[in-house]
Amino acid sequence: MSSASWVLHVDMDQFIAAVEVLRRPELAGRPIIVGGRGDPTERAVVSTASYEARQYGIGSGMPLKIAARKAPEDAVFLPVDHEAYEAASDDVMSALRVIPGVVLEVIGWDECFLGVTTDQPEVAAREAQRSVFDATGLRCSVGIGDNKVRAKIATGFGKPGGVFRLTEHNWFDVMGERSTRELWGVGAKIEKRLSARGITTVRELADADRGEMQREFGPKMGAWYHGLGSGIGPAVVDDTPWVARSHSRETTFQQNLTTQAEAEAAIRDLAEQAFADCAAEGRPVTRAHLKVRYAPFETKTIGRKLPRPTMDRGEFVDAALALGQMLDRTREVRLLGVRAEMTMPAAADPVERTPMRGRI
DNA sequence: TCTGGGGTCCTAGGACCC
DNA sequence: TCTGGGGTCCTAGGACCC
Repeated sequence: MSSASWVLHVDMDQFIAAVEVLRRPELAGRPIIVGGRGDPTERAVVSTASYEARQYGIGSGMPLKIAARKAPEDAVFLPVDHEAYEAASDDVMSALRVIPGVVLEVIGWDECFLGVTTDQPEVAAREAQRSVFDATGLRCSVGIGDNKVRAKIATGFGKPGGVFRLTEHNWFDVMGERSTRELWGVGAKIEKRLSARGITTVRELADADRGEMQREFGPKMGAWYHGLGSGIGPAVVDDTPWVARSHSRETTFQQNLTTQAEAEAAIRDLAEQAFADCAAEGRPVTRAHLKVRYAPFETKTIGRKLPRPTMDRGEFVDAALALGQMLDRTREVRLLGVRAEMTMPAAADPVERTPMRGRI
């Protein structure tokens, strides 16, 4: 019997909360909520809630103020510590990368795909879990699939600490009657547009007319969503190191900004940081973007400044400030962000892009 | 009830060229 | 004088992910 290729999706269980418990074992078993600066009276959201906290209805993306209302007395609120999570993430990826015969594609702090060739993918999955636990003391779940989409969705059924296999053989049994929203890449907006056309389940999406989907969502995305209904997606795990296309810095102000002078000071600050992030990579900056969120919580707006082949720091800050002139001065500002786009290294972009890339 | 920060990719529509 | 059809580039904005 010949071996087959499998995609494993490895996803850390309550990663950030677990890292915090590792360095403070006395917190084990308590509801832990990590987000912002750890002050639940501030404007910020939950990055991760421990399983104990989730029992109270607290979850990622929830405003800290709401979480504070739901949390029990013994709950712990902690600030986000990027460096600690990055270090833990490196340890996890290193532990997986040394498994013989695997190809590893990092897709986030706490997630990756593993390409393996075997007849017993469950054995490979357990080996990955053991490898990570032995090296870091952290637990993970593993989804097994015949492509990335199925592997990624499978992981959810394995949590916490388990393994689940999802392939073309059980796709419709497992997913057919579920909401399109459970598909990786279908958010609230797409779910609603599909539902307006009478498509609410995964099977209905699979059975939909491809041409109609393309007229609704465009040639590429229409075909992508239609295929998603059948669990179709890319199967190649690619270990080419990630090359960032841009870096940005943004801030939500605890008090809304009301004057142009305040906004300009903030933009200057953010622009210098974003430029420095690119400069640290030695990559030329080509374009500035400005993002603003007005109060009360209106949809984001992005301004852009024409690309120039290489902007120096001063030019970039000036470009960002020029975009700041476009702000509506009659409105209060609650968020500002500045993004710096970079040129790609000449040889860095041979990887075929898929709609999934960058949504991870 | 109050909604972060860091990213990527896709689409529509206008400008411009042949 | 009034007008085609196709291609490419660019920008703004939208959607999604963790």
